[in-house]
Amino acid sequence: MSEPIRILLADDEPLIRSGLAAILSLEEDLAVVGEAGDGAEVWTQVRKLEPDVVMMDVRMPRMDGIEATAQLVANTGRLNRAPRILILTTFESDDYVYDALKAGADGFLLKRARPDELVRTVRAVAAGESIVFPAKLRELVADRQDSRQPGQPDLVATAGLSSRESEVLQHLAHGRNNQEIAQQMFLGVETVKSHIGSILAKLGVRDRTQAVIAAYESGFIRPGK
Amino acid sequence: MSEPIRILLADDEPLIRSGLAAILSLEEDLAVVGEAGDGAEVWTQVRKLEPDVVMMDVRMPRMDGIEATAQLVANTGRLNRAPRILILTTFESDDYVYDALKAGADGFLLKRARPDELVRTVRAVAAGESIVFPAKLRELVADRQDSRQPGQPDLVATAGLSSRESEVLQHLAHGRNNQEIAQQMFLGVETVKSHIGSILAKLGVRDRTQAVIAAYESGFIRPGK
DNA sequence: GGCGCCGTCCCCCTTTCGGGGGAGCCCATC
DNA sequence: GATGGGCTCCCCCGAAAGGGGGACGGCGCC
Repeated sequence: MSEPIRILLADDEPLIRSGLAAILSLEEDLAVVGEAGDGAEVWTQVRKLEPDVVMMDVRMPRMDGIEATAQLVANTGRLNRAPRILILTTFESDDYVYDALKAGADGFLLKRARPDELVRTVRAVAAGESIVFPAKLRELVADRQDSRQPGQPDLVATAGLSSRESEVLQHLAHGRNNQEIAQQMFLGVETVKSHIGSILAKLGVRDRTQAVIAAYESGFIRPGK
Repeated sequence: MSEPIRILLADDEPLIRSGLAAILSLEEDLAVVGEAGDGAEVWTQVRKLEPDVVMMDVRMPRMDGIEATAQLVANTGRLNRAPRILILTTFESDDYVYDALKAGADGFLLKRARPDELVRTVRAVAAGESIVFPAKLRELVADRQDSRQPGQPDLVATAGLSSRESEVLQHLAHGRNNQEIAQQMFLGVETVKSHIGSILAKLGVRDRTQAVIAAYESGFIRPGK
């Protein structure tokens, strides 16, 4: 392994920063090189540290994560390398996913995500993958309503959802219950429950309703289809 | 010309229905496939017949055209194709128009319109055009976010929801369970359940997840807030 | 070959939901 | 003053959901 991935953490809550740092530092290939307490500090820190990944909360005093993202994107020309931007959200209170993506974020992450998910996402973003939804993929996802081709791999990497899982999520977003999903997918109810369990875990949510909300908020599905 | 445009008529006055049916049936490319005598019948008929266009009066017994529209929009996910909704009205009363658009109607028609106008409008709506107001206005209409004032009457007429009910729906849309809603609204869990029961009935949906979907699809809430 | 992930299905268990009643209070409209 | 709706709460009950565990074949990767 050559160089570790350099990470800048921005969150107004020191406890959160510490927690994230603790989790991230357990990985050899990840290094937290700096922290910022609000959005306004982000740019100065980025210019100084030139991190690979900036991980920041949407809600921060003085300048929120969206503005800070826009500011970063606007100023990438002044940097040697443009950092990748990962937005942290709690999703219940702040659903700025759309705006964040529009501003130029490369991915977003629920604060409740499991450590392994967190780490995986950071690596993926650093590697250039747009985890959550690059504008293009988002449309693809919205468009491929009837992708019932069994052979088709279905690239959706929403939040690390497998293809089967995102299929189930589609059904959830249509308001179907486990039995209906099972019938339509030709599966046992137990299997559906199993998939849903994985979905809930990966999305970091508690129940199917929250999963559907997450699907809407992330752009996985959109009103009016 | 391949398939005719399938039309469902909803009006409490049989004479009006017959009149409309007579006019519409003169056209080869239009077919009246069913009728409903009030708003409550609309959804069941739509589910059964899956028409291309639903033409309904604003004023109907049991459930008016606005509510019926909202119910339809709320449930489009359960259909193969979402029907287009055309509202019939006697006057150009602004508030109806406003409410109907908010509920998700696609066009308007005055009952005193000439037959050719009538037919033209049906074709246009079926073709996906938003006759009366462009789709954009619909989004503008949906712009009533901050209804956090307890005293505020809250204009939301989404589906005939009372103010308390739409409050609860807001909570649902945030992924909260009954207990959490009860705590935050200072109510007993039973009361919350009672409200939710009413919400489900009025929206014509089965469970909270479908209610949340309805909220998104009707514009009651929107991604990114 | 082993490891890990995926996909399928099974068990048991508790909690949550939602439907069915009903009741009392307030306030409007008729 | 009756009727109706909204809001509050109560009961019981069955169904659905979700967490926990485990099992097994397949596939890809090292």
